Amino acid sequence: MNRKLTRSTVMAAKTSEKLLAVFHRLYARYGPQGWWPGESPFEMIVGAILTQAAAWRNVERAIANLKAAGVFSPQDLHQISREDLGRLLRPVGYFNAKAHKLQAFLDALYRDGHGDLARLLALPLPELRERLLAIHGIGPETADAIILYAAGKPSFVVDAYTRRVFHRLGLGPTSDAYEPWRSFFMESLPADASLFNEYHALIDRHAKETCWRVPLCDRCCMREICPYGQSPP
DNA sequence: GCCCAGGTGGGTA
DNA sequence: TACCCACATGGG
Repeated sequence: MNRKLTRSTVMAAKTSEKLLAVFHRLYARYGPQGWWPGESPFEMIVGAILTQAAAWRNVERAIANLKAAGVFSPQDLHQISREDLGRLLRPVGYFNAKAHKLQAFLDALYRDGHGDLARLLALPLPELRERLLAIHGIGPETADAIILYAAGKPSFVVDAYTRRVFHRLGLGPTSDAYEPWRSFFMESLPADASLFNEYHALIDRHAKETCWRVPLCDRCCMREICPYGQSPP
C-alpha cells in the first residue's frame, strides 16, 4: 500500500547517492579547499557581507583597510561613521551599500544581542537563520554562509555557481529560486557541517576552474556522469 | 571597451 | 511570482 512512499524513498536515496558521488569526484580532483578564510567568526561574517557580488581579493583589501585603521571590531564598526566606513570599504565596490549592510548587522547585534556575537551564533539553526534574514543586507545566501562558516552549523549554501553546475548535471529543482535549491541539498545529504562546508567550496572551485559559463567539458572530472558534458547543446 | 566577481533590496507589472 | 535596476571597484 505504501508503494508511492517507497518509491519516493528510493528516489531520494538515489539522489543522495548521486550527490555524494559528485562530491567525491570534486574532492578527488581538487582536494580540501580550506574555506572560509578569516581568523575569527567575526571576520567571516564581515567577509560574507562584503563578498556579495565582489571578488574575494577585494574583500581582503577592504578587511586589511579596516584592520590598518584599527576599527576591526564589532564595537568600532558599530560606532564609526557611515562615511568613514564607506571610504575604508572602497575596494569591494558598492561601498556605500555595504557600509550600510555591515552597520545594519551590527545594529541588530547590539539591539537584540547586546553585542554578544558568540551568543547569537549559538542560537539553534532555524532561529539563527530567521534572525539573520531579518537584517537588512543579509539574504539567504549570506545567512547560510554565516550559519555554516561562522557558526559551524549545517545550512547548505547555494549560489549562482551551484545552480549552474547542478543544472548541467541534471540534478536539482528546475526553478532558480533559492529555497528549493537549499531544500534539495538539505533533504538529500546528511546534516553535516564539515560536508556542507567542503561541498560548497568545491562547487565554487569547480565552477571557477572548469564549469565556466561556456564550460571546459574536455577537462572536467564529471565528464562521465554529466549529461551536459556528453552532449553539449 | 567589455564581462565578470563567493547578492540583496526595492520597485513595477 | 517574475523580472528589472541600483549598488561600484578591480582584474582578465
